[in-house]
Amino acid sequence: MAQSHQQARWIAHVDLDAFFTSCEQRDHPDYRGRPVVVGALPGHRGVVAAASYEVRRFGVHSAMPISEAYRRCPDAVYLRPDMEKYRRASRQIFRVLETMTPVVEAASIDEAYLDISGLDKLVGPPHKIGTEIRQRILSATGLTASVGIGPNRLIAKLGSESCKPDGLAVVSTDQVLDFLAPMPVSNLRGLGRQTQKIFDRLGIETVAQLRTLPLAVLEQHLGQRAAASFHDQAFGRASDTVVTERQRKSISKEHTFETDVRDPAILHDVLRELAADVARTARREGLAGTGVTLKIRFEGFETHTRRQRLASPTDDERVMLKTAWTLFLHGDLPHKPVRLIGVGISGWEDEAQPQADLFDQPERRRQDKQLLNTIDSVTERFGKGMLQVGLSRKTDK
DNA sequence: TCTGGGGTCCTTAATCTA
DNA sequence: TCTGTAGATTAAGGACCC
Repeated sequence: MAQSHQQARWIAHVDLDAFFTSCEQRDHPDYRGRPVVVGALPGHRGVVAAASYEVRRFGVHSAMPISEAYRRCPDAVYLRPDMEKYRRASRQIFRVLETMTPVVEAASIDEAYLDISGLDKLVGPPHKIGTEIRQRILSATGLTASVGIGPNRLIAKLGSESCKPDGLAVVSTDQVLDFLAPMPVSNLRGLGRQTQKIFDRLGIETVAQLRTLPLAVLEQHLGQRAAASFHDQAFGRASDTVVTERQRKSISKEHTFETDVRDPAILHDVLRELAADVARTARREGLAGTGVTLKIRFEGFETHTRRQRLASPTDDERVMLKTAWTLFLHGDLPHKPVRLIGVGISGWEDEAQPQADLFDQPERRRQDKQLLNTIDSVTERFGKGMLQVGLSRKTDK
């Protein structure tokens, strides 16, 4: 497809096809050729995490409420995600990619950017490199991937999207404008429901139409930053830098209840498990943060966050729990049934030292006692008769 | 229709600081 | 020293992505 492979940079975007459901179909031959949904189970709260190509024909797609998916395709196989399995497959895939070039950036569990500039001398022209990547992934994992190759990340990404599933697209610099022109603007990065409404009002459907709009007009409607981003994208201008090491900026865990919860003891128990989870991840990754965030969603999907800065960085679940619980009690939040609760940590400092031995055993007991007293005070928020379970909780996890 | 979980980045408003 | 202001920082919410 590409004639001129002499351009300065070639970026490849590798994207596995319907990754979660493909892993399941690979491991369960009886699921092959059948509609498969990975996500929440029908009858529970949740959404579709991944939809196989067979179930997409029924209009089922990721992020769709599971109740809606079930209405559209009751005969599909519904599975809970097996993240450990997907992570294993992902590690295999990245090992394969690193046999091609060391310049590999993980964009998600099933997506990567590769800087393949200069690889033509070793492997051949871009389409040869793309074919090689796809073959190596297939033989190592039994999974198919789509690969887009272009002069920058945007074109590579749109290329892989355009040839899914199981395809290869190469777009050279001189083909970029024609490649983009007929695309709906909704293909561009950073365009969600809200921005789509604005483009609808402006009567902008395709990238070619977007190009005719002066930047100043775009700025009026979208703000400077977003306007510049869409303007650049319309002309195919984007970053061509592949970053191999990316430091994560936060760790968080959250939980949505099957039915909304008023009982503070239940909320506190769940928060403790989430904090323990966050702390485990932080310790495993050697991170300690000074910002604890509580996330809470009430009935009606009303969502709030509250953040507290700590004097020193922590990776200790007890500090996280205590801080998050204090935010819950004193964060000026509505007194409504809770749909979701979550906790996160962020704000790493260079060479942050976790607090050591802050909670020796007597101190721990004092803290727990204090916590139970605090829970008592919650009765005022939620009314009496809600704390029967609260006071007999065990204090260790 | 009824909306998960784990992230990142941007905008806005309030607050701090020079 | 006081005051007004501009820029930096922070917190919260929102949009978006996979």
